[in-house]
Amino acid sequence: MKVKDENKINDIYTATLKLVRANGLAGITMQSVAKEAGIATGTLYIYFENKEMLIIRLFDACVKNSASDFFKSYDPGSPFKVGFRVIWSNIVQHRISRFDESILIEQCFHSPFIDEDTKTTLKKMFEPLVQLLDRGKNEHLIKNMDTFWLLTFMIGTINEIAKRVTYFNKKLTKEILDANFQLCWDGIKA
Amino acid sequence: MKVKDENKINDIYTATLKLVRANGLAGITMQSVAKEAGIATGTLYIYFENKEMLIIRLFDACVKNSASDFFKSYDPGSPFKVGFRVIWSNIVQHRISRFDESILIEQCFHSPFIDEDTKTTLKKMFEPLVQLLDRGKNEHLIKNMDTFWLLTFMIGTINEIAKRVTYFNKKLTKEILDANFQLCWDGIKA
DNA sequence: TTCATAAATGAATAAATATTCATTTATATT
DNA sequence: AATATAAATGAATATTTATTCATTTATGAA
Repeated sequence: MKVKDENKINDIYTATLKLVRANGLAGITMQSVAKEAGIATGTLYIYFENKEMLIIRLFDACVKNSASDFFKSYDPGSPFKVGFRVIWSNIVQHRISRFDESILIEQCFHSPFIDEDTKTTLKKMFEPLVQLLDRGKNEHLIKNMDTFWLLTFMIGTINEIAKRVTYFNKKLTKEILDANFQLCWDGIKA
Repeated sequence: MKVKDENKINDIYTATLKLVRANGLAGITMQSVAKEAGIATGTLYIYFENKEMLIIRLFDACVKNSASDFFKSYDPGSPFKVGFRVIWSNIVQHRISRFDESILIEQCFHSPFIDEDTKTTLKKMFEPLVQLLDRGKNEHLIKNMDTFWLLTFMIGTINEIAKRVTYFNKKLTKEILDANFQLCWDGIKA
C-alpha cells in the first residue's frame, strides 16, 4: 500500500508560510497553498481536516520552534549578563531566520483561527526569561521595575530589529549586533 | 435630492477597524462590515468602489492620522531631550489610543492590498524624528550609531508597549510611562 | 508478480462572499 | 407641495474558494 509522506507536511507548512508572508492570512487559499507546495488540492485534505486546522497546526508548530530556539544553550547557572545575552541573541536569531513564522504568529493573533486560551499559552514561553530578569533585579544588576515592562522593552526592540533587518534587507554584522545589544543592555541595567 | 452622508465613511472605517482587530483582514466580509456599520451591503458600494478600495482608503486615512499625531506640538527648536520626549510620548499615545489603526497598518503590510510603493512612503513619516536623532548625535547627547538602528530601537519599544498595554489591559500611569521612557533614554544616550 | 490498501489527483460540487440592480426613501430645489 | 435626483436598501446574481469524491497511482505484504 502507498504510505503517507510525512515530508509533505513540511512542504505544506513552508508553502503556507511563504504565502502568508507575501499576502497575509487574508490572501491564502487552499488552491494557492497546494500549488505552492506542488501537490493537488485534494491532497491537502489528507493531511489536514480543513483550512482552519492547517493554520492551527502550523501555528502550533511555529510556537514549538520558538520555545526550543529561545533557550538553546542557555545555562541558568551562568552569570546574569551572560545568560541574558545568550537569550537575547537566540531570540534575535530566531526572529530573523524564522521570520515567516513570526509573521504567521503575529497574523494569527488577529485572526478567527486562534482562540484566547492559545494566545495565553504564548505568554508561558518566556518563563525562563522572566525568572532570569527577576534574578537580575535581586542581584541589583538591572532596574528594579515590573518584569512585565522589562520584558516588553526587550522583546519590542528584538522584534523591530528582525522586521527591519528583513524589510530593509539590512545585514546584521557582529558589530551591529553588539551595538544593538548595548542599546538594550544600557536601557535595562541598574 | 438625498445627499451623501459623509459621516458614513467614518462609520464604515470604524466598523472595519473593529472587525480587523477582532478577526484580522482575513476575517472581514463586506456583509460583516455593513452590518457593523449599521448600513446595507449595497451602501458600501456607494462609498467605495470595492473591498480593495475600502481597505486602501482606510489604510491611507490611518497613515495620515499617524503623521499628524506623531509631531503634534513638537518644536524643532527645543532642546534635544525635550523634543525627543515629546515625540516619544506622542507616538506612544497614538499607538495606544488608535491601536486598531496600528493593527490595520500592520496587517496591510502583509496583504495583497498595499503595494510596495505605499509601504515605502511609510518610511518618510519619521523624517522629522530622523533629523532630530541626527542632531542628537551631532550634539553628542546620544550614541553615535546609524540612525536607522536608533529609530528601530525606539519604535520597537514603543510598539511593544502599545501592544502589551492593550492585550494585557495594563494601565499606563505617569510613573510607568516615565519608567518606560527612562529605559529608552538610557539605551540611546551617549 | 499479484493483490490489497491507502495516498494522490483534480474536476465537480458546495459554501461563502463580493458585487449588482430594481426598487424604495429622503431631501434639496422649484 | 410637487418634482427631480441621488442615496439607501437588500434580495438576487456572479464570483471565488473550500471541500468532496470517483478515479488513478504507488507500494508494502503475500
